[in-house]
Amino acid sequence: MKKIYLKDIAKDLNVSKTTVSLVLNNRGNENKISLETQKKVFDYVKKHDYKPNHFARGLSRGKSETIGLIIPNISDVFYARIAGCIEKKAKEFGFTVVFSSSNEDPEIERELISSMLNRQVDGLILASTQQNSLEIERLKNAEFPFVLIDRHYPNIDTNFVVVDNYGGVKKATKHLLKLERKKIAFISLKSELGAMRQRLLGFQDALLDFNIELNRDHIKELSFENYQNEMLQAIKELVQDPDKVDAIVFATHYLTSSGLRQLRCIHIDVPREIAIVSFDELSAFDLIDPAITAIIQPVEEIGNFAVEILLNEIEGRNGKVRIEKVLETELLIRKSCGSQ
Amino acid sequence: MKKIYLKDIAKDLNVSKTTVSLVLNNRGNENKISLETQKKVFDYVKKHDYKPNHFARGLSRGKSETIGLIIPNISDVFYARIAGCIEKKAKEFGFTVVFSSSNEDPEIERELISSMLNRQVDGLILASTQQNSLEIERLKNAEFPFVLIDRHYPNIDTNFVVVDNYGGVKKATKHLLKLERKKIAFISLKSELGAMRQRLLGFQDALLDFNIELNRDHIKELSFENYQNEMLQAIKELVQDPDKVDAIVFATHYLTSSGLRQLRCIHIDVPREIAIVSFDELSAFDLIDPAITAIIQPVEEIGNFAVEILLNEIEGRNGKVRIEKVLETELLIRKSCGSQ
DNA sequence: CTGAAAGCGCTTACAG
DNA sequence: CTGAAAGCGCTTACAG
Repeated sequence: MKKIYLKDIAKDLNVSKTTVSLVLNNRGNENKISLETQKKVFDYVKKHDYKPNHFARGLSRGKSETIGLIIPNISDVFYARIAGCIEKKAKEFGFTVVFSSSNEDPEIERELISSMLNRQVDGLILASTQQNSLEIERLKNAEFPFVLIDRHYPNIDTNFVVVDNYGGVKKATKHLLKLERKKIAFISLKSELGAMRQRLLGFQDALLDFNIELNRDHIKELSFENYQNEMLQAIKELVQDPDKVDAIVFATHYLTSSGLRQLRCIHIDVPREIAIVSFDELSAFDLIDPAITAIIQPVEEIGNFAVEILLNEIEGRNGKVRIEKVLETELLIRKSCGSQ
Repeated sequence: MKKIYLKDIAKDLNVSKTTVSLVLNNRGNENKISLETQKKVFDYVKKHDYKPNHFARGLSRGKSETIGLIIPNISDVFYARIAGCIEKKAKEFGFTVVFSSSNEDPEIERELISSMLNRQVDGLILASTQQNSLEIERLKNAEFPFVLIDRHYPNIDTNFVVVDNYGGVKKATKHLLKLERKKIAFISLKSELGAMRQRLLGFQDALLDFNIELNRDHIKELSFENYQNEMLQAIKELVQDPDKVDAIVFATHYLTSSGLRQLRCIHIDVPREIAIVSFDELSAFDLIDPAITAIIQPVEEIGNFAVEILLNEIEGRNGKVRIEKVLETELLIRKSCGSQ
């Protein structure tokens, strides 16, 4: 496994490094290098499994065929699936992806952006904490290629691929309303994330559309760090409320799981006493009794669009146009809302 | 966001690039650079948010503070969780991780290894397809730091962190046997993966220990690509078998989900008619009715050990010693096996 | 304590 | 068609 370098190839083949390099970068024809020489080079490279040193290449070209992916947390199934799609799609175009998790921490996110730039990634895909406007503005001003996914900055004009959170929850809430559930609660996270705001809005507007007055006590916002513990309290309050709720919309898949656990604990019959809907899916939701009605996000589309837009941007094919995608969710109706 | 380089700092501070570089690499004291100068440099760097060009640094040092992670599939929760742990642990030590998925394809895996080496990763963590002995031998002979996780090569002496697959399934099977289930089936993948072989062995030996004769028809090995469709057939056969089974051990979490779906389809009562155990956990397994008894893998430990061992190896702290970790699984008993 | 200079392994104008 | 040479932005012996 002796390392082999460009100069070795050149020497062995009696040509210059330039020639070898040109050939390997598929600029042989353009430089009128004889097909014979080209073949020699390619054969040699294949035989000895030569790969140019990535650092040297990157250093001299200022490019890396790498895209950076920054997400809140790779362990979360949702982001893991997106990462998988992005990786797959990127690979199709010969790009590698390096990922890092920000843990929803804006400080870490800033670090990561800077470190990725530093690693000379050609572009960035970012599921941002939404608390780094300055950085985003900078990237934009520097005309650095990037696309936001899952969360965007409404006040900054950028490429993004998000989901219609508002519409998704609205649709789901209306589904409940049509099933005669009138006292619907909404359990979400204490968070300024646009997605969370939008989901709440969707919830509220659905009620409005049905002329149902919003009961503030029926909106529970738990802390991200401690939602497991706060869930019990929240559920209890909802159940004991004089204006007893008959349905709950959960704003994320893990809130759904957690909430359902608590409902079970206190022996609430789902969906008879309380119907539930989950924003986002978990792979065993269909196996739970009752199977969970869920708002499904188009994970693959998010990943694929993000890569496509980014690569176009990198190659300058988007021009000055920003690409904004708002993808529709799908309401997958199962059993957890009961029926009429 | 104008780019700033070492030479800019040197010029602005009226020192040489050497000095700046030395200071930034924390070799200031060792080189007796005045604290004053050091402070100047650090302040400047902080203020201008300078980061050395990663490629240049890597090229001249031949190191990258990066570890490569190759796994079958980042979208699989199990590997996503491991990736999360590895990332977190690596970060503690100032290492970045770049990951890629092999899709269980040895060819792709080979590509990835080679491309990672090329990217000058300082070490590799590998959940291998187990079909690349040659590559592994090479890495070993080249004394390149790496550790295998989840799957290892029994015939090659390497660092590894795996789980006691044999023991895990044996324990689970015995649990069923003690609950008087005598006709136990095993549904696994058609695969040469050591982990799968070990799980099967564990199953067989548990039966042996209870003097129960193995019924070959009760072992179903589905193809990885098409298990969803083959599952229905397999389940039907098991149910219709004259020697009707009363329990099933599933070799992976997705087989469990898939199998349970089919059992439901044909209205089998779990656990009354058929008890089930899952190798590996899914986050909603406790919410399913009956909650699924599962063999739990110590995900965090796998990730943490892998990083620790690798970093020690990178810094040459392991000496010539191979570190082999076989971690115990835990049988999490829930409802899906019924009770006496 | 500090600086000039070589070197890491590529790519790429430029000259022939 | 091909080669010598500069340059990418660092690190690091070496000399002072």
